Amino acid sequence: MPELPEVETIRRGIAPVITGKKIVAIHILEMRLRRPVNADDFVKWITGQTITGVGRRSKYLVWEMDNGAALLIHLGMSGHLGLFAPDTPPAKHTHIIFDLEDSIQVRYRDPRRFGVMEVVPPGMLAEWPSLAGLGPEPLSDEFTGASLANAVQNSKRSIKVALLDMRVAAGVGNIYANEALFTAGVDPRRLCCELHTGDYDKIAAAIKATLSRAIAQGGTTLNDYRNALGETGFFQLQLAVYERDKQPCVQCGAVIERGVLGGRSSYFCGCCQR
DNA sequence: AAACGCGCCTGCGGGC
DNA sequence: TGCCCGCAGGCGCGTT
Repeated sequence: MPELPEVETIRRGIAPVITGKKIVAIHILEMRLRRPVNADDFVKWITGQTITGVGRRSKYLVWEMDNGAALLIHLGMSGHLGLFAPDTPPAKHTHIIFDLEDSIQVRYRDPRRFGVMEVVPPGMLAEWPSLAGLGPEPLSDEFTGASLANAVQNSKRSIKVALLDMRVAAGVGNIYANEALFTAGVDPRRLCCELHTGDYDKIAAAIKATLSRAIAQGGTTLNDYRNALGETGFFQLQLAVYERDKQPCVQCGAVIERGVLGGRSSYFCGCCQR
């Protein structure tokens, strides 16, 4: 479900509400996420702490605690994180509930359980394995056409597969890889090693522009994505290629094609993307 | 070592 | 109506 723009939208929704609030209790209803939830660590490091900030790294939300511990939340394919009144009944597949002071409740729901929820003890965030291997944030200044080229230009993978590698561009997922390559005018099947400097400049710029536009629209709601308040995003109305196979290209009218790269659906205009 | 593909889960929509 | 299949926003692991 959520790629960088959706996670960022959720972050912006919950941060002003939960920052400065104390975590009164945590209810773990289901421990079998992608990795088993460590309930002992929640009790030891998170319960009773005050949240001092909510950050994001790639598709991870990072809740910072006043004791220096952190909580990492990854929403996988179907994860939701939302604010609720405590007296409303939890939806099916609600796995973890945080009771904060002032009757604020944050609920984590994840039907497919591909998400991750893990506690980072104080002082260990910098070297934490889940984050250590991530590449540059695509919206940061260190992510450029030159840095992207440097990372992948010797690779024999297709550019689309490379963009989905979190070591290359942390937070780009299947929707935005497809959309950015359309904006850049680059065929997703092209191999990294056959692209030129100008292509990488266009791709990096297109990634930044696409992610920024999507954040401004509150993310993409294909089926069930909702922000922290339960509202949909609107970027699905601006998708040029994703899930638009057999439909006319918004730019040239040619038929959008679908293929499979790295086991993931890829959508492109064979006319606009070379 | 890079590159590929499979598996983890539940739910939904389409075809029969 | 209902069953079966393919597919879904992600990622880690094993194999080649």
